[in-house]
Amino acid sequence: MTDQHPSTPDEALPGEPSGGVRRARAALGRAVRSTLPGRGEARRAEERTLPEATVARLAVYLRVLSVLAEQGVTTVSSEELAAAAGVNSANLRKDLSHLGSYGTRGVGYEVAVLVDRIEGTLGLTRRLAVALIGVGNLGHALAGYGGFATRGFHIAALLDADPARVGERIAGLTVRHSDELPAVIRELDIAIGVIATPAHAAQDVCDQLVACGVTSILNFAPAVLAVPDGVDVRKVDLAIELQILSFHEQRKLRPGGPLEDVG
Amino acid sequence: MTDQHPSTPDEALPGEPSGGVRRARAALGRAVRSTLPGRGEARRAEERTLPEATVARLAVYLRVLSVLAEQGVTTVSSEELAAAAGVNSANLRKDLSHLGSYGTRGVGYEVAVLVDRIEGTLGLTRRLAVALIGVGNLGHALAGYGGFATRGFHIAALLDADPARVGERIAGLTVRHSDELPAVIRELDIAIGVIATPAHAAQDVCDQLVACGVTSILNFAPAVLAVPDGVDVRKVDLAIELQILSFHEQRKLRPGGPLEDVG
DNA sequence: AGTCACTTGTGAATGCGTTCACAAAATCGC
DNA sequence: GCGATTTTGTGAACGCATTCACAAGTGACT
Ligand SMILES: NC(=O)c1ccc[n+]([C@@H]2O[C@H](COP(=O)([O-])OP(=O)(O)OC[C@H]3O[C@@H](n4cnc5c(N)ncnc54)[C@H](O)[C@@H]3O)[C@@H](O)[C@H]2O)c1
Ligand SMILES: NC(=O)c1ccc[n+]([C@@H]2O[C@H](COP(=O)([O-])OP(=O)(O)OC[C@H]3O[C@@H](n4cnc5c(N)ncnc54)[C@H](O)[C@@H]3O)[C@@H](O)[C@H]2O)c1
Repeated sequence: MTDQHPSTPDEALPGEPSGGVRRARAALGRAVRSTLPGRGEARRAEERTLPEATVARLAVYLRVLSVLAEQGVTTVSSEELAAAAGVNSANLRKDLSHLGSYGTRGVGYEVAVLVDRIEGTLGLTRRLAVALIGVGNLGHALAGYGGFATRGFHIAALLDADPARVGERIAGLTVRHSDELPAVIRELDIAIGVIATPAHAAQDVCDQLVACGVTSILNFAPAVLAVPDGVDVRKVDLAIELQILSFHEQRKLRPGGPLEDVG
Repeated sequence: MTDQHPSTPDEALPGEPSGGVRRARAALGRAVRSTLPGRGEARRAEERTLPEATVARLAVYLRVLSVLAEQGVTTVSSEELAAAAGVNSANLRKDLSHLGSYGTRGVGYEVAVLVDRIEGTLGLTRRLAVALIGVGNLGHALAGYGGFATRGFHIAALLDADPARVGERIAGLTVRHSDELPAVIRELDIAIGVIATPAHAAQDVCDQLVACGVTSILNFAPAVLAVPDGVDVRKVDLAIELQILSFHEQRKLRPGGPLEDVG
C-alpha cells in the first residue's frame, strides 16, 4: 500500500536508482567489535557489513522517527513505523535487528533509542564537512538549502570556476575559485564533495576531489563518473528518474497492462 | 573499476533507492504484441515486464549512447558500452537482450538502432508533459533546467501556493496558483507531477495530483508519500544520499574495514 | 572454402534482499 | 501467579538480479 521505490540499481542507477554505493571488495572477515560502546547490557552488533539496502532505509526511518519525536511520540511498533516509512514491517524489523536488539517484545521500540542507534550507525554524530563545486542554478538552491545542517552535515565551502561567481556570498559563505580546491579540502577537512557543474566538467572535478583524498562524492551532473576502488559515488539524476516514470506510464496504457488486473 | 551505485530502496531509495517504482500487482499475463511494429524482420520482444533494475540502466545507456552518437561513433561493443556506463558487460547484454536481438555477433551494436530501441521502450517518443509544483529555491533551478527538453520531456506548467510567486515568468512560463492544479492538469494533459514544495505540503499536493488522475510523481520533498496502487512515486532525497555516504565514510575509518584488504 | 578472432545471447550458478511465519519475550488484567 | 495478548527477532522460503562461462554467429583474411 505504501511502498516507495527503492533507489534504482547503483545510482539509483548504475550505482542509482538511486541504489548501492560503489564499493570494492566486500570484506567478509570476522566481525570486529565496534568503537561506540553500547550503553547498558546491549552492546552486540554494529558489526561488519550492513546490507546496502538496509543503510538506505535506515536514513528513511530516521526521518520518520524525527517527525514522531517532534510529535512527542516515545514508543513505536514495527508495524507503525513500517507503515510510515512505506516498507514491509518484517523488512523493517530485520533492518533494525542488524543494529542489535533495541526493541521490547510486546511493546515496540523507543523512538529516542532508535534515533540514537541509527545516527550512530550512519556516522551522523560527526557532522561531516561538505564542499559544493559548481554554484550555478542548482548550486545556488543547494547552497541555500537548510536540509544539510538539520540532517547532520555542514556545508563548508562553495567553489566555482567562473571568476564572475567567485566572491559572491551565499548563505554566509563566500564562493571561492575552484583552483583553490586542494587548499579548501585540506583546510576545512572536507569529507564529501557535491558536484553541481555541467556534465562535461564533472569527471575533471571528480578527479581533483579524489586526488585530494575525498572518498565520498554526490554527483548531480548527468555523467557517469569513473573512480578508483575505495571511492563511493552516488548520483542524483533527474532525467533518469523521469525516464523510469515514463516507462511505467507507457506500460499503463498498454492493453493487458497491470491496470486491467486491478479492475 | 567503474561501478556506479544502484538506486536505493524505493526512494533508489530507497528507493533508490532510489530503486524501484511503487508498482502494484505484477501482472504476469501472457505476452502481448507491442504497438510499435519492429522494423524489418526483428520484431520480437518489447514484451511484458522488463526488470525494474534494467529500466533504470537503460536510461543510463541511453545517455552514454547519445554522447557516442554525437562523437560520430556508429558501432559499439557490449564491453565498451558497459565500461562507459559503469556496469558489467554481461549485465548490459542481458539488459539489451530483453529488448530483442539488435546486436551483431563479432561486431557489436549499432548506436542509432540502440538509441531508437531504448527510446521506444522507455516511451520517450511521446514527450510527456510535466507540471512542477513548488517554485521556490529548488523549483526555480528545476524550471530553468534545460535537461527536461533534451531528455524527452516538456515542462508545461509551474504552480505555487504563494500569491507573491504567482504571475512570475520563468523560462517562458508563467507561475500559476496551485488552486488551478486540476484545470492545468486537464488543459495541458499533464502526465508527470514534480513536487518541490516543503515537506509538510507534499502529501497534500500528491493527493491532489492523484485525484486529478496523475499516476507518475517525482518527489523532491523529504517526505514519504502514501499513494494508492497504480501510482508510481520516485523520490530524490539529498539527505538520504548524504547519509549513505556518511555511513561508508565511517566504515572506511574503522580498523579492519574494507580498505585494509585492498592494501 | 576454411580458419581465426571476436562478440553476442543466454543457460546455469550464485548472491542479495524481501517476505513469511512462528517461537520467544514482555506486558496487562485478573 | 497465570493466561491472554501483543510484538519482537529470526530461520527458512522465495524471488529478483548479477555474474559466469560458453555455444553459436559473424566478419576478415587468406
Ligand atoms: N538546474 C537543475 O535543476 C538541474 C537538475 C538536475 C541536474 N542538473 C545538473 O546539475 C548541473 C548544474 O546545473 P545548473 O543548472 O546549476 O548549471 P549552471 O550552468 O547554472 O551551473 C554550473 C556551474 O558550474 C560552474 N562550473 C563549470 N565548470 C566548472 C569547473 N570545472 N569547476 C567548478 N565549477 C565549474 C559554472 O561556472 C556554473 O556556475 C548540470 O550538470 C545539470 O545537468 C541541474
Ligand atoms: N533547495 C534545495 O537544494 C533542496 C534540495 C533537496 C531537497 N529540497 C526540498 O525541496 C523542497 C523545496 O525546497 P526549496 O528550497 O525550494 O524550498 P522553498 O521554501 O524555497 O520553496 C518551496 C515553495 O513551495 C511553495 N509551496 C508551499 N506550499 C505549497 C503548496 N501547498 N502548493 C504549492 N506550492 C507550495 C512555496 O510557496 C515555495 O515557493 C523542500 O521540501 C526541500 O526540503 C530542496
